[in-house]
Amino acid sequence: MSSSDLGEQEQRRRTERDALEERGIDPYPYAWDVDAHAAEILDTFDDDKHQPEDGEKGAYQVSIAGRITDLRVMGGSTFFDLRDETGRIQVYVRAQDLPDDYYEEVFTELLDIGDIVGVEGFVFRTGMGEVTVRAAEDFQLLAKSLRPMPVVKETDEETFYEVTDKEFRYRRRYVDLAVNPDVRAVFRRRAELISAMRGFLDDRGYLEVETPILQPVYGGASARPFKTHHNALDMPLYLRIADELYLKRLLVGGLEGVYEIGKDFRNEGLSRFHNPEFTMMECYVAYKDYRWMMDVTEDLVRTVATALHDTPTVELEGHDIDLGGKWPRLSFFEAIEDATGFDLYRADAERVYDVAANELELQEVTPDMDLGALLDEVFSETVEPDLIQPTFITDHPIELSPLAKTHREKEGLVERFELVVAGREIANAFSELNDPQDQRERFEKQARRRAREVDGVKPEDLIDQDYLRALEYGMPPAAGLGVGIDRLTMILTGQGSIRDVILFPLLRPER
RNA sequence: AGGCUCGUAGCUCAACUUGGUAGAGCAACGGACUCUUAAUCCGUGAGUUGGGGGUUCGAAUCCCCCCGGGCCUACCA
Repeated sequence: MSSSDLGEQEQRRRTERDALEERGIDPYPYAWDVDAHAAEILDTFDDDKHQPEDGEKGAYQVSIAGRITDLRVMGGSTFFDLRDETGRIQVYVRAQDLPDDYYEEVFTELLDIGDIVGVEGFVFRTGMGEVTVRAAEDFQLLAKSLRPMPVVKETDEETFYEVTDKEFRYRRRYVDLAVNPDVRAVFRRRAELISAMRGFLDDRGYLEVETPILQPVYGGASARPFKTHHNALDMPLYLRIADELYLKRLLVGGLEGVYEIGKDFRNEGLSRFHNPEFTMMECYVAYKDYRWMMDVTEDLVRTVATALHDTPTVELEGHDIDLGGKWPRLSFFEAIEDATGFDLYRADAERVYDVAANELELQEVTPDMDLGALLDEVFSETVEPDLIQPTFITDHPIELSPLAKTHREKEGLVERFELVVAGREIANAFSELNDPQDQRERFEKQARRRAREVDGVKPEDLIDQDYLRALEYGMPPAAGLGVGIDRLTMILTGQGSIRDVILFPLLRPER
């Protein structure tokens, strides 16, 4: 980019940078000793102990650093707002506090909103009542900003000129984070959520593990994968769509409780609930079943929600959602019957299609859909949207669940539950299928169907033979759980789009 | 992928319905001001109106195509 391509403000800031260098001032020095942050100073300042007498230095000395977000120059003195990770604090600079002609020739001439600076001095309360750091000891430029930073003005009640353009915010998340404090808060909470979840699992003695993201055969969910290639081995590889099959291999190996928090990748569309890479927690515990896992899930979600809010209740889209206590447990077919009046348990595909298309007038069903797909459609259209408070949906049809154990009592069903909150699936769990013969048959059935959907793929390529071999060595009975971290974060932070809980969501490239 | 909708100065927005020299606030620049805080006051500059084409004497405005975003639908969790 030649300088003539730059905007007026960008050119001027480059000129200022050159002028700083000519004066022997490094626009990008190496370090600054920070010993205090904005929030902590505002919190601990005590008028009785710290407020200086007229003409004296205060007793509360600090060294802070951050970005200049607003400047109020009044001749020989200036107030500016400095923002660090914890918040905003006002800084007061007087010409005589700085060496030689620094104030006149450098501070007012060569520094701008957006520059990162270090300030050392004392804390005092101004005549207007604001706790402020006076740069009495030292002031240094720490990084010159060459692009104009959006300036957000705010009072206690209102914010002005806030950067709202979604595209701008997602493409330049660094600017979004720099000027929108609420955005930082969301990602801080996301980190707290993951940390609370990890703590919960660690406390129970489960081992955190890492399994392959690059897999020769993908499995563990039904989704289209991203495909890549390893050069040295000259072999195709897939980015995992789930961790499940590797984590269960570890149960074969004798680990009795394992979990992984990591990215899965699904080559599907984008929406406010879907990003091609997303974060999943999966956990498997030997010798337990899905009923036990329901109790654990209640505990886990309540613990995480309470860690973020001090209360298990959150407000989302006008609903108060209570994540405390025990949650209703409703079987898949009961839920459909409650919502529609039709008992579809043991109904065949023809009957389900008839009810869906003619009685319920669902638009998306077609006669060629198989039983699983039809039931899934009926459920997600008639039941799911109305489940606002946390609800366990249990005992799904076997057609929808190739990795779950068949139900110990009810024919045609599996031991599975999904947790639904605010009309969305948040968690999915089963009594894990550990019968290698049953698993092989279900894989083969699924593979035949999937191979038809992808060009040039043979059914046998889609079957994870090594996983079946592992099961043949013997996997203990086990309960497994998967939780979508992004969606849980959306609920617990009140965000309406998955892009608002992912720092760098996938977008089309800029032209 | 389909439908709807949006794209104007560094940022937030107006002008579009009804075609007539593209405006405001903040930011920037020059000046005044040593307790201000959406600082204030005086002055100045800043735009390929996302890109291309068309209609018209004349297009930010009307039409078409393309690019990018948002929402909804579909695949999916």
